[in-house]
Amino acid sequence: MTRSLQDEQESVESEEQQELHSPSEEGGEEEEDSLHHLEDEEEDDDGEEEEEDEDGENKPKRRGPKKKKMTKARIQRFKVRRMKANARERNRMHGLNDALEGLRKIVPCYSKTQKLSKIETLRLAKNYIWALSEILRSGKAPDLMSFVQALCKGLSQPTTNLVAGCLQLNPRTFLPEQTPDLPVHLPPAGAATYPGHYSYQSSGLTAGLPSPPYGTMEPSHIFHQVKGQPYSPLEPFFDGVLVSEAPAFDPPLSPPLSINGNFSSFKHETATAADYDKSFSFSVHYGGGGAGGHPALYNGGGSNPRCGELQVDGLMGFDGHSHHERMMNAQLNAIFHDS
DNA sequence: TAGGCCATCTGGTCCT
DNA sequence: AGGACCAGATGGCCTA
Repeated sequence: MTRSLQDEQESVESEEQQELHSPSEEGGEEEEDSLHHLEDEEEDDDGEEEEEDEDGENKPKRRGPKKKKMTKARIQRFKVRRMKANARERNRMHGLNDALEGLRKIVPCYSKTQKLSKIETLRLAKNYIWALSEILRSGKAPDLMSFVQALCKGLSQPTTNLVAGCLQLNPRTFLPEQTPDLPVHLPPAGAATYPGHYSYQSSGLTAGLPSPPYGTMEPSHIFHQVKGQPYSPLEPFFDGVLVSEAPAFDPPLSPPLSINGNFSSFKHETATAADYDKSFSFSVHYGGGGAGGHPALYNGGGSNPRCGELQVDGLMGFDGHSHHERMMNAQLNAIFHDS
């Protein structure tokens, strides 16, 4: 697909007067167009005519300062320079995408099959960072509901569903008090204001992004495209309150995420035994039957690991842990287990 | 078919 | 001069 720079340069040398193969399948025609344009100029230069040749009748007359004469050598240099620049730009974007892919793996809800878009990855990462910072800052573990709400702030409805599914939460549970204008209740009293709060919520839009679904927690957004699904172990907690009003559920958007979100995807898709050993684990325990069907707040010593405990192991990244990351993980682990 | 997402090309700007 | 970065344009692919 992508030809190397060397190939491109070779082609320039060998195909001087021929149509150049495009460095990529997609941009090929454009490049050829520009090269043809150059060749037109070349004809002008080489030929007796100035700018007004036959083609000049059809093409709008070029304005502005007259361009330098394009000698063959100059054209060649331009071609080579342009192709080198294109190759660099491709590499640069690939690097950017690689970094983004790395971010996808760190952020909750990683799935190879259901990739978050770039913009959603960035938003989720931002929310994730903020939520973790808030945990570290306050030294308290939020209830999972708030945590997920914070994660989903400003995300599109499909991503919200995905995140909720990843964390074994029924998105319906965001519904009760959550309106587009209400802040998440992750921060305890006196906590720092969620940085994305203002830009995301009041308008229902993410700043600078025109698409309506962004930035809202509207039930219609959350519940859109969710149909009948035996969901999570938590589901029973919410059924009594919300089922009558909410549409049924779709399965999680990304199949590998059905158990423990990206943690399961880690286990199923990317984990080696060593990786798994390295993976960090902390648990959020749900006490069953919170008041009014609301999930109980996290309590450090969930008594029934089967029905009440929600494993969130792997909320941190699961591969390539640096020492620092593991230290952070340990801290978080302590927070989630001690608070 | 429209809209979202993406990869790529391209020209401009800034910096070394 | 050349590289990095950026934003606009373009076209392909996919999905609702």
